[in-house]
Amino acid sequence: MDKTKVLKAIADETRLKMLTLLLRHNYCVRALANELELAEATISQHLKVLREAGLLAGEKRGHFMHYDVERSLLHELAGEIEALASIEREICRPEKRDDCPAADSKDCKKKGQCSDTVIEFCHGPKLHQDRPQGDCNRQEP
Amino acid sequence: MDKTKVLKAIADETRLKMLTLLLRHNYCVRALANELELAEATISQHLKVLREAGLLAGEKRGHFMHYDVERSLLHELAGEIEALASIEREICRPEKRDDCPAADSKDCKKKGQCSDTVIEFCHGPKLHQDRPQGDCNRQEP
DNA sequence: AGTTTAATTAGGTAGTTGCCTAATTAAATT
DNA sequence: AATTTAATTAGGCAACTACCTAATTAAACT
Repeated sequence: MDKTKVLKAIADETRLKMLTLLLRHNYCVRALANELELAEATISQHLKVLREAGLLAGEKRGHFMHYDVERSLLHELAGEIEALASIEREICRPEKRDDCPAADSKDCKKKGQCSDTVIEFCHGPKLHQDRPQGDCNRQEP
Repeated sequence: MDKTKVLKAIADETRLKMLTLLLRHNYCVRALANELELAEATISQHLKVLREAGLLAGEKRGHFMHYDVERSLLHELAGEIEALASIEREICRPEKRDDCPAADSKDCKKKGQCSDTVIEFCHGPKLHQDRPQGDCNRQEP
């Protein structure tokens, strides 16, 4: 699943309305256009966005297109957002990371204690003149 | 919660990365800019989008801004998408809707049986000449 | 009070999006 | 075979977005 693509697809008022309509009933393009007061071509383009995100499976039956919403993808997306929300805060432990120039977490505690190298590691290189003075804010409060 | 606003906010690769970084640690703007190889101003603007969607609570501590991710809003969003996915298909019962011109669901079953009025109700008015011939596709297969 | 500096805002540009009308395609009926 | 018609694609336009550099703001340290 292309998470960003799916999110972009539903991050639009019109497409969200279309989805909720299609979850309840079949609609032909003209019925959707009528319901949402938009041109048929506009609806067709929105359907394309939803289809290419994997949210709709289309099938032609008789004269009309019948679109089915891929509920499973929506469930999957909900799961991914839930997983994101469940990411836990990590305590910064310089001694556990060999790429951190601080010897241990004590080097990271109070303002003024950080060496220039540690500060540059935590805050990135200053663009202009010299290093900033300040505490490393990558750690827990 | 402004659902569309929150979705738009996270429907962006860069902002999604920023969120995952901020869920684990505090970062100052320059550290984020450094990590994501973007200008500080760009990061600041992305932070604004996330903040205005309600996803970040910012607080100035010493020299640096400390942003906290509103995990509760992410949970809420996941719930809303889950709810969307759980919308059930409804069977079209014209006799239950006084705005539907079909007498009962039999009027809606087979191709050719729909009157012009019912077709117009289901598919919307045809833009040009006359009515289409065809089955109503607003009902269950 | 003056200086430093993290963060934001202003201003500008290229690329994208959402809408329209008009033209085209493809399938079903006559 | 010719016609009808649902849906899509093409082309065009205004509004928005993501990025940049430069200017500004506001807070903290001399």
